[in-house]
Amino acid sequence: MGNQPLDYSMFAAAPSKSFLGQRTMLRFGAVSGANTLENSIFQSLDQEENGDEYFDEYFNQPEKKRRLSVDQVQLLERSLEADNKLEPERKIQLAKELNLQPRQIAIWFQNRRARWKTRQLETDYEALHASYKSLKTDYDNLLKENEKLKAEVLCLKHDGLSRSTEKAMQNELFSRTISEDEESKVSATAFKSEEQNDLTNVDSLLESGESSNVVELEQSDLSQNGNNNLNKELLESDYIFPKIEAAPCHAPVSSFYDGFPSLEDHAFSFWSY
DNA sequence: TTGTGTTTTATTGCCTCC
DNA sequence: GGAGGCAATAAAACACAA
Repeated sequence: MGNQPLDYSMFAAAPSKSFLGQRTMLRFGAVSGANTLENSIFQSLDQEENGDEYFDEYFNQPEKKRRLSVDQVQLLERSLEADNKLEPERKIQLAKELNLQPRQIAIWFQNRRARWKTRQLETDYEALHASYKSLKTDYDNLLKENEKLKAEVLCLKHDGLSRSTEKAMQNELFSRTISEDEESKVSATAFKSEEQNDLTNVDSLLESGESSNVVELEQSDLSQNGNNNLNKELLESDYIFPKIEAAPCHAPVSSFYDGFPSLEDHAFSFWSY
């Protein structure tokens, strides 16, 4: 943990309605890593302040886990917010103030830090998930837009070729007529030259008498033209919009929902320390 | 009242630091 | 090696629906 006091207010304890007492089942002798200094101080304090009756009461009463009182928790909360690191002196002080064992103070701090960490993880996860959902929505919209534009391009391409075919057919009909009419021949040539920009390929085919090749021209226009091929490749490739996969991370598919890993699945990879 | 899920308190074992 | 922190876990206390 850093030196900065952490914001523990986000999960301030909901005080329990009923408080059963101030003593807990903490076992003096069997405490793991029992601090002899702490216990000796506390026990001497305890004997001095409460007398032998109370001291005996501790050991005679059945071991029962007791929740801390609202006031005790509030004081501990305040202390934690001020500084999440618990120095031995402060621990002794708090223990004396709250009529608890120093060990209990330490345990409370430890548990509270663990809870804070868990909830922080949940908060971070929620934020990350929200961000992911927003990005995915944007991406999906862009994908749809891209599909729409692709369809539009194909449509326009098709319309353009249809118009060319129509004109070519008109020309064919026209040239058949003028072959019978010498006078009209001049006009036909003029008409052709007018349309030459659009129909260069079609005209050359018609003039050479290969009108049936118009359809083939359409196809070759699509499949053989270098620029068209390039555009087609670009549109059909993932170059512009790489395809998104359902699972962005390497984790079992079953453990995912809406393409985002669950908190449980990735808790360890999020918190590696 | 009781079964069940959640929260809180406490223990254990391991690790790091001095 | 002792002290303290943390993760995992147990177990009591508590909340709440049926």
